[in-house]
Amino acid sequence: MGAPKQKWTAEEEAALRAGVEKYGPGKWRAIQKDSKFGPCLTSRSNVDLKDKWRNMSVSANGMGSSRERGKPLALMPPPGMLTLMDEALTIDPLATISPADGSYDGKGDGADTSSDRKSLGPRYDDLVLEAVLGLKEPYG
Amino acid sequence: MGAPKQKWTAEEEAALRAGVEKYGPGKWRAIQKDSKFGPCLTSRSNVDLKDKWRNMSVSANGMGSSRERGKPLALMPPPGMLTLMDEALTIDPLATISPADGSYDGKGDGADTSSDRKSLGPRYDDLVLEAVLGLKEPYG
DNA sequence: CACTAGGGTTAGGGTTCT
DNA sequence: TAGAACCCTAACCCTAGT
Repeated sequence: MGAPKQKWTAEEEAALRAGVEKYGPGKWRAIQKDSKFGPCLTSRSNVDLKDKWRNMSVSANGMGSSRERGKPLALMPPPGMLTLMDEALTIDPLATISPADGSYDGKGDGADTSSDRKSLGPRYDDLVLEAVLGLKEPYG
Repeated sequence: MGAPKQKWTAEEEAALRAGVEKYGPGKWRAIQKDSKFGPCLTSRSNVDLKDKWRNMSVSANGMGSSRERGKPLALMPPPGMLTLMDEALTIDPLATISPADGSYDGKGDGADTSSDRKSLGPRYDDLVLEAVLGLKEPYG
């Protein structure tokens, strides 16, 4: 009816992340009422925030147990982890997100790893978005 | 291994239609649990019901305008567009039924009920099947 | 009663098989 | 190529517990 299905935008996700970083997870109502990112989430209920955070956490976690179809899927915005990074402007859709771990290997002289699947779901840098939106403050 | 692709039988389709007429589209779980046609669908999950209904809707629809962004006609998609029968029996899956439960409040947009397209749909009569199976009651 | 946590259900895109 | 059956999962709902 009213909303066939409201997909979350990158701005909303960024706002949610910023809110969680500021108030901590579980403070959905507070996040929603925050004067800064609240306006970004006017069309979302506190329950929606909770659900979205859950989904984000899940996708950031386990994967690769479906089929033999091992999908790279190397990039994705970890919800709670990783905070500020400096060189967030040069993101490599497939090779980044190595906060302090930097355990990305993906370097085989092999050369037969050329099967680049079409990137379903354009995951561009959310950190940049957060910065642009001014959702994230340099200071605590 | 898992599932050898279980094709839908006419009984199952009829049961699904009956269920949609009673509860309205989107109430897959309720349809599946219904004491009347539920037993016909024991080997189908609620998701299966949904998928099947979608397939039926698509084939019954033919083609849509490519200009449509949203899709207002998501509701009440006549599954078996029967056109060969008498007008007396013309059933509008969701428009003319009297909900026995009265739980279905969907609004049939009723595009145009005057378009009597005598198309070439050799769709055999499903209503007969429904009646035979006793899935459909004459009156609510 | 309001909020949150968590399980359950639906909607829609994608994949596989025919 | 197209269509049917099935899979994956984000988005949404329901409700017990606090």
